Amino acid sequence: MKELLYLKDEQIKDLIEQLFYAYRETFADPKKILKKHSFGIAHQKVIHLIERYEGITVSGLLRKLKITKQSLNRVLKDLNKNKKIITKKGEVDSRHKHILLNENGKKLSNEIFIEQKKRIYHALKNSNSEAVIKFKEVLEKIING
Amino acid sequence: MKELLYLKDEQIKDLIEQLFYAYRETFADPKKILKKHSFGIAHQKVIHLIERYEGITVSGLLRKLKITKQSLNRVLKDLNKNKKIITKKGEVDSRHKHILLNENGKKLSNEIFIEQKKRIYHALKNSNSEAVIKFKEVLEKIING
DNA sequence: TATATTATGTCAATATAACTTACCAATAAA
DNA sequence: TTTATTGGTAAGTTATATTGACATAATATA
Repeated sequence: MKELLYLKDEQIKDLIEQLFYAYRETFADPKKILKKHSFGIAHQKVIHLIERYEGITVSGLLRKLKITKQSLNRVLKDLNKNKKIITKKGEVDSRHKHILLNENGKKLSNEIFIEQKKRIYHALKNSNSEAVIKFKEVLEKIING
Repeated sequence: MKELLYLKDEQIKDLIEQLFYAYRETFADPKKILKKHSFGIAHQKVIHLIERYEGITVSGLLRKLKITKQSLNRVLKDLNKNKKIITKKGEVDSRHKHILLNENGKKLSNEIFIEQKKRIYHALKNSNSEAVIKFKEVLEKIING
Protein backbone atom coordinates (compact mmCIF):
# COMPACT_ATOMS: atom_id res chain seq x y z
CA MET A 1 0.00 0.00 0.00
CA LYS A 2 1.16 3.41 -1.01
CA GLU A 3 2.13 5.87 1.68
CA LEU A 4 0.01 8.96 1.39
CA LEU A 5 2.45 11.54 2.62
CA TYR A 6 0.09 14.39 2.01
CA LEU A 7 -2.45 12.89 4.35
CA LYS A 8 -0.05 12.96 7.26
CA ASP A 9 -1.02 15.19 10.15
CA GLU A 10 1.95 17.47 9.73
CA GLN A 11 1.04 18.10 6.12
CA ILE A 12 -2.54 18.87 7.06
CA LYS A 13 -1.45 21.26 9.79
CA ASP A 14 0.83 22.95 7.34
CA LEU A 15 -2.01 23.35 4.93
CA ILE A 16 -4.34 24.80 7.56
CA GLU A 17 -1.69 27.35 8.45
CA GLN A 18 -1.09 28.29 4.84
CA LEU A 19 -4.78 28.66 4.23
CA PHE A 20 -4.84 31.22 7.02
CA TYR A 21 -1.88 33.17 5.67
CA ALA A 22 -3.22 33.14 2.12
CA TYR A 23 -6.62 34.36 3.22
CA ARG A 24 -5.20 37.04 5.48
CA GLU A 25 -2.79 38.47 2.95
CA THR A 26 -5.28 38.41 0.12
CA PHE A 27 -7.86 40.25 2.15
CA ALA A 28 -5.37 42.68 3.65
CA ASP A 29 -4.17 44.02 0.33
CA PRO A 30 -6.95 46.57 -0.29
CA LYS A 31 -6.86 47.91 3.28
CA LYS A 32 -5.59 51.37 2.38
CA ILE A 33 -8.26 51.98 -0.22
CA LEU A 34 -10.95 50.84 2.18
CA LYS A 35 -9.59 53.05 4.93
CA LYS A 36 -9.88 56.09 2.66
CA HIS A 37 -13.62 55.47 2.64
CA SER A 38 -13.75 54.47 6.33
CA PHE A 39 -14.63 50.94 5.29
CA GLY A 40 -13.28 47.66 6.62
CA ILE A 41 -13.04 44.04 5.60
CA ALA A 42 -16.77 43.55 6.23
CA HIS A 43 -17.59 46.20 3.65
CA GLN A 44 -15.05 44.70 1.29
CA LYS A 45 -16.75 41.32 1.39
CA VAL A 46 -20.20 42.76 0.88
CA ILE A 47 -19.03 44.87 -2.04
CA HIS A 48 -17.39 41.83 -3.56
CA LEU A 49 -20.59 39.80 -3.34
CA ILE A 50 -22.83 42.57 -4.65
CA GLU A 51 -20.49 43.00 -7.59
CA ARG A 52 -20.40 39.31 -8.36
CA TYR A 53 -24.05 38.60 -7.73
CA GLU A 54 -25.72 41.73 -8.98
CA GLY A 55 -29.15 42.14 -7.47
CA ILE A 56 -28.45 39.75 -4.62
CA THR A 57 -30.97 39.99 -1.79
CA VAL A 58 -30.29 40.61 1.88
CA SER A 59 -30.95 36.98 2.73
CA GLY A 60 -28.72 35.96 -0.16
CA LEU A 61 -25.89 37.92 1.38
CA LEU A 62 -26.64 36.46 4.79
CA ARG A 63 -26.38 32.92 3.43
CA LYS A 64 -23.05 33.62 1.78
CA LEU A 65 -21.54 35.61 4.63
CA LYS A 66 -22.96 33.54 7.46
CA ILE A 67 -23.36 36.53 9.73
CA THR A 68 -26.44 37.93 11.44
CA LYS A 69 -28.70 40.43 9.74
CA GLN A 70 -27.90 42.96 12.46
CA SER A 71 -24.27 42.70 11.51
CA LEU A 72 -24.93 42.89 7.80
CA ASN A 73 -27.25 45.82 8.29
CA ARG A 74 -24.52 47.95 9.78
CA VAL A 75 -22.47 47.41 6.65
CA LEU A 76 -25.33 48.02 4.24
CA LYS A 77 -26.22 51.23 6.06
CA ASP A 78 -22.63 52.43 5.70
CA LEU A 79 -22.61 51.59 2.00
CA ASN A 80 -25.92 53.34 1.56
CA LYS A 81 -24.91 56.43 3.45
CA ASN A 82 -21.77 56.66 1.35
CA LYS A 83 -23.75 56.23 -1.85
CA LYS A 84 -22.15 53.03 -3.06
CA ILE A 85 -25.26 50.91 -3.54
CA ILE A 86 -28.83 51.15 -4.71
CA THR A 87 -31.66 48.80 -3.88
CA LYS A 88 -34.63 47.60 -5.86
CA LYS A 89 -37.79 46.07 -4.53
CA GLY A 90 -38.37 42.60 -5.90
CA GLU A 91 -40.85 42.47 -8.75
CA VAL A 92 -41.96 38.92 -8.17
CA ASP A 93 -41.69 38.95 -4.40
CA SER A 94 -41.80 42.49 -3.10
CA ARG A 95 -40.40 41.40 0.26
CA HIS A 96 -37.08 40.92 -1.46
CA LYS A 97 -34.66 43.78 -1.59
CA HIS A 98 -32.21 43.49 -4.43
CA ILE A 99 -28.92 45.23 -3.94
CA LEU A 100 -26.72 46.64 -6.68
CA LEU A 101 -23.64 48.80 -6.90
CA ASN A 102 -24.14 52.25 -8.37
CA GLU A 103 -21.43 53.91 -10.47
CA ASN A 104 -19.71 55.11 -7.34
CA GLY A 105 -19.78 51.62 -5.87
CA LYS A 106 -18.55 50.01 -9.07
CA LYS A 107 -15.63 52.37 -9.11
CA LEU A 108 -14.69 51.48 -5.54
CA SER A 109 -15.24 47.79 -6.21
CA ASN A 110 -12.80 48.02 -9.06
CA GLU A 111 -10.20 49.85 -7.01
CA ILE A 112 -10.43 47.14 -4.39
CA PHE A 113 -10.13 44.41 -6.98
CA ILE A 114 -7.08 45.93 -8.61
CA GLU A 115 -5.26 45.69 -5.29
CA GLN A 116 -6.50 42.22 -4.51
CA LYS A 117 -5.85 40.95 -7.99
CA LYS A 118 -2.10 41.56 -8.00
CA ARG A 119 -1.26 38.85 -5.50
CA ILE A 120 -3.49 36.21 -7.06
CA TYR A 121 -2.54 37.13 -10.60
CA HIS A 122 1.14 36.71 -9.96
CA ALA A 123 0.59 33.44 -8.17
CA LEU A 124 -1.44 32.05 -11.03
CA LYS A 125 0.83 33.44 -13.70
CA ASN A 126 3.71 31.54 -12.19
CA SER A 127 1.73 28.33 -12.12
CA ASN A 128 0.57 26.30 -15.09
CA SER A 129 -3.08 25.96 -15.98
CA GLU A 130 -3.25 22.46 -14.60
CA ALA A 131 -2.00 23.61 -11.21
CA VAL A 132 -4.65 26.31 -11.15
CA ILE A 133 -7.39 23.85 -12.01
CA LYS A 134 -6.21 21.48 -9.31
CA PHE A 135 -5.98 24.33 -6.86
CA LYS A 136 -9.59 25.28 -7.42
CA GLU A 137 -10.66 21.66 -7.23
CA VAL A 138 -9.11 21.16 -3.83
CA LEU A 139 -10.44 24.49 -2.57
CA GLU A 140 -13.90 23.46 -3.65
CA LYS A 141 -13.60 20.16 -1.84
CA ILE A 142 -12.48 21.92 1.32
CA ILE A 143 -15.44 24.27 1.16
CA ASN A 144 -17.96 21.53 0.55
CA GLY A 145 -16.68 19.47 3.46
CA MET B 1 -0.94 33.40 -28.24
CA LYS B 2 -2.76 31.14 -25.85
CA GLU B 3 -5.73 32.46 -23.94
CA LEU B 4 -5.15 32.17 -20.23
CA LEU B 5 -8.66 31.60 -19.02
CA TYR B 6 -7.60 31.22 -15.43
CA LEU B 7 -6.12 34.68 -15.45
CA LYS B 8 -9.42 36.30 -16.31
CA ASP B 9 -10.84 38.66 -13.73
CA GLU B 10 -13.90 36.53 -13.12
CA GLN B 11 -11.74 33.53 -12.34
CA ILE B 12 -9.63 35.54 -9.95
CA LYS B 13 -12.69 36.92 -8.18
CA ASP B 14 -14.04 33.42 -7.90
CA LEU B 15 -10.83 32.27 -6.36
CA ILE B 16 -10.74 35.12 -3.85
CA GLU B 17 -14.23 34.22 -2.77
CA GLN B 18 -13.42 30.54 -2.44
CA LEU B 19 -10.34 31.33 -0.43
CA PHE B 20 -12.55 33.15 2.03
CA TYR B 21 -15.04 30.30 2.30
CA ALA B 22 -12.32 27.68 2.68
CA TYR B 23 -10.60 29.65 5.42
CA ARG B 24 -13.82 30.41 7.27
CA GLU B 25 -15.11 26.86 7.24
CA THR B 26 -11.79 25.35 8.18
CA PHE B 27 -11.39 27.65 11.14
CA ALA B 28 -15.02 27.37 12.21
CA ASP B 29 -14.94 23.61 12.64
CA PRO B 30 -13.41 23.48 16.15
CA LYS B 31 -15.66 26.26 17.50
CA LYS B 32 -17.59 24.06 19.91
CA ILE B 33 -14.49 22.64 21.53
CA LEU B 34 -13.01 26.09 21.93
CA LYS B 35 -16.22 27.41 23.41
CA LYS B 36 -16.10 24.73 26.10
CA HIS B 37 -12.86 26.32 27.26
CA SER B 38 -14.10 29.88 26.67
CA PHE B 39 -11.54 30.24 23.91
CA GLY B 40 -11.98 31.75 20.47
CA ILE B 41 -10.29 31.71 17.09
CA ALA B 42 -7.46 33.86 18.43
CA HIS B 43 -6.59 31.20 20.99
CA GLN B 44 -6.95 28.52 18.35
CA LYS B 45 -4.35 30.18 16.14
CA VAL B 46 -1.90 30.68 18.98
CA ILE B 47 -2.30 27.08 20.13
CA HIS B 48 -1.73 25.90 16.58
CA LEU B 49 1.50 27.87 16.26
CA ILE B 50 2.84 26.85 19.67
CA GLU B 51 2.17 23.24 18.79
CA ARG B 52 3.87 23.48 15.43
CA TYR B 53 6.76 25.64 16.52
CA GLU B 54 7.48 24.35 19.99
CA GLY B 55 9.38 26.92 22.02
CA ILE B 56 8.39 29.79 19.75
CA THR B 57 9.01 33.21 21.28
CA VAL B 58 6.56 36.04 21.78
CA SER B 59 8.05 37.99 18.90
CA GLY B 60 7.99 34.85 16.80
CA LEU B 61 4.26 34.60 17.34
CA LEU B 62 3.84 38.29 16.60
CA ARG B 63 5.62 37.91 13.28
CA LYS B 64 3.44 34.98 12.25
CA LEU B 65 0.15 36.39 13.49
CA LYS B 66 0.78 40.01 12.50
CA ILE B 67 -1.11 41.36 15.48
CA THR B 68 0.02 43.71 18.25
CA LYS B 69 1.66 42.36 21.36
CA GLN B 70 -1.16 43.79 23.46
CA SER B 71 -3.55 41.64 21.49
CA LEU B 72 -1.36 38.57 21.72
CA ASN B 73 -0.85 39.14 25.42
CA ARG B 74 -4.53 38.83 26.14
CA VAL B 75 -4.54 35.41 24.50
CA LEU B 76 -1.37 34.24 26.21
CA LYS B 77 -2.72 35.33 29.58
CA ASP B 78 -5.89 33.31 28.98
CA LEU B 79 -3.87 30.26 27.98
CA ASN B 80 -1.69 30.70 31.03
CA LYS B 81 -4.57 31.15 33.42
CA ASN B 82 -6.18 28.00 32.05
CA LYS B 83 -2.93 26.06 32.38
CA LYS B 84 -2.43 25.24 28.73
CA ILE B 85 1.08 26.58 28.25
CA ILE B 86 4.39 26.87 30.02
CA THR B 87 7.17 29.34 29.31
CA LYS B 88 10.93 29.05 29.45
CA LYS B 89 13.43 31.84 29.61
CA GLY B 90 15.86 31.76 26.71
CA GLU B 91 19.24 30.24 27.55
CA VAL B 92 21.17 32.07 24.89
CA ASP B 93 19.21 35.31 25.00
CA SER B 94 17.41 35.68 28.29
CA ARG B 95 15.10 38.34 26.86
CA HIS B 96 13.43 35.61 24.87
CA LYS B 97 10.45 33.81 26.34
CA HIS B 98 9.89 30.43 24.80
CA ILE B 99 6.36 29.13 24.87
CA LEU B 100 5.33 25.48 24.94
CA LEU B 101 2.14 23.52 25.43
CA ASN B 102 1.92 21.49 28.62
CA GLU B 103 0.09 18.15 28.71
CA ASN B 104 -3.20 19.94 29.19
CA GLY B 105 -2.48 22.20 26.23
CA LYS B 106 -1.38 19.32 24.04
CA LYS B 107 -4.61 17.53 24.77
CA LEU B 108 -6.67 20.55 23.77
CA SER B 109 -4.51 21.16 20.72
CA ASN B 110 -5.22 17.62 19.61
CA GLU B 111 -8.96 17.93 20.16
CA ILE B 112 -8.95 21.06 18.02
CA PHE B 113 -6.93 19.37 15.32
CA ILE B 114 -9.20 16.34 15.15
CA GLU B 115 -12.10 18.64 14.30
CA GLN B 116 -10.13 20.71 11.86
CA LYS B 117 -8.56 17.72 10.22
CA LYS B 118 -11.79 16.09 8.99
CA ARG B 119 -12.56 18.70 6.37
CA ILE B 120 -9.03 18.87 4.98
CA TYR B 121 -8.51 15.13 5.15
CA HIS B 122 -11.56 14.37 3.10
CA ALA B 123 -10.72 17.05 0.57
CA LEU B 124 -7.22 15.65 0.12
CA LYS B 125 -8.32 12.04 0.13
CA ASN B 126 -10.59 12.77 -2.80
CA SER B 127 -7.78 14.44 -4.70
CA ASN B 128 -4.70 12.82 -6.13
CA SER B 129 -1.25 13.50 -4.79
CA GLU B 130 -0.42 15.73 -7.70
CA ALA B 131 -3.45 17.92 -7.06
CA VAL B 132 -2.38 18.30 -3.46
CA ILE B 133 1.16 19.24 -4.43
CA LYS B 134 -0.15 21.78 -6.90
CA PHE B 135 -2.56 23.12 -4.33
CA LYS B 136 0.22 23.78 -1.87
CA GLU B 137 2.38 25.30 -4.57
CA VAL B 138 -0.24 27.83 -5.53
CA LEU B 139 -1.05 28.61 -1.90
CA GLU B 140 2.61 29.26 -1.26
CA LYS B 141 2.80 31.61 -4.21
CA ILE B 142 -0.23 33.51 -3.01
CA ILE B 143 1.30 33.92 0.44
CA ASN B 144 4.64 35.06 -0.84
CA GLY B 145 3.05 37.68 -3.09
C1' DT C 1 -59.99 33.38 4.65
C1' DA C 2 -57.19 32.55 8.64
C1' DT C 3 -52.75 31.28 9.93
C1' DA C 4 -47.97 30.43 9.33
C1' DT C 5 -43.78 31.55 7.31
C1' DT C 6 -40.42 34.54 5.10
C1' DA C 7 -37.87 38.85 4.32
C1' DT C 8 -36.41 42.75 6.17
C1' DG C 9 -35.49 46.16 9.80
C1' DT C 10 -34.54 47.84 14.39
C1' DC C 11 -33.35 48.43 19.53
C1' DA C 12 -30.37 47.26 23.19
C1' DA C 13 -26.85 44.95 25.31
C1' DT C 14 -22.75 42.16 25.01
C1' DA C 15 -18.52 39.70 23.23
C1' DT C 16 -14.36 39.06 20.70
C1' DA C 17 -10.43 40.44 18.59
C1' DA C 18 -8.19 43.76 17.29
C1' DC C 19 -6.27 48.63 17.41
C1' DT C 20 -3.50 53.25 19.11
C1' DT C 21 -0.58 55.66 22.15
C1' DA C 22 2.25 55.67 25.69
C1' DC C 23 5.47 54.15 28.86
C1' DC C 24 8.72 50.86 31.39
C1' DA C 25 12.48 47.38 32.43
C1' DA C 26 15.82 44.04 31.18
C1' DT C 27 19.07 42.48 28.04
C1' DA C 28 21.90 42.39 24.03
C1' DA C 29 24.27 44.41 20.13
C1' DA C 30 26.76 48.13 17.80
C1' DT D 1 28.09 53.83 26.11
C1' DT D 2 24.51 54.40 23.14
C1' DT D 3 21.05 52.01 20.62
C1' DA D 4 18.03 48.24 19.50
C1' DT D 5 15.42 44.30 20.82
C1' DT D 6 12.31 41.66 23.72
C1' DG D 7 8.74 41.56 26.57
C1' DG D 8 5.10 43.67 29.58
C1' DT D 9 1.50 46.84 30.79
C1' DA D 10 -2.22 50.69 31.15
C1' DA D 11 -6.05 53.01 29.17
C1' DG D 12 -9.03 53.89 25.79
C1' DT D 13 -10.95 52.90 21.17
C1' DT D 14 -12.61 50.51 16.98
C1' DA D 15 -14.44 46.80 13.98
C1' DT D 16 -17.05 42.98 13.57
C1' DA D 17 -19.96 40.15 15.29
C1' DT D 18 -23.20 38.12 18.73
C1' DT D 19 -27.92 37.27 21.44
C1' DG D 20 -32.60 38.24 22.19
C1' DA D 21 -36.55 40.71 21.48
C1' DC D 22 -39.82 42.89 18.77
C1' DA D 23 -42.11 44.88 14.49
C1' DT D 24 -43.95 45.26 9.70
C1' DA D 25 -45.09 43.79 5.30
C1' DA D 26 -45.67 40.27 1.97
C1' DT D 27 -46.15 35.67 0.54
C1' DA D 28 -47.37 30.81 1.13
C1' DT D 29 -50.21 27.38 2.95
C1' DA D 30 -53.91 24.93 5.47
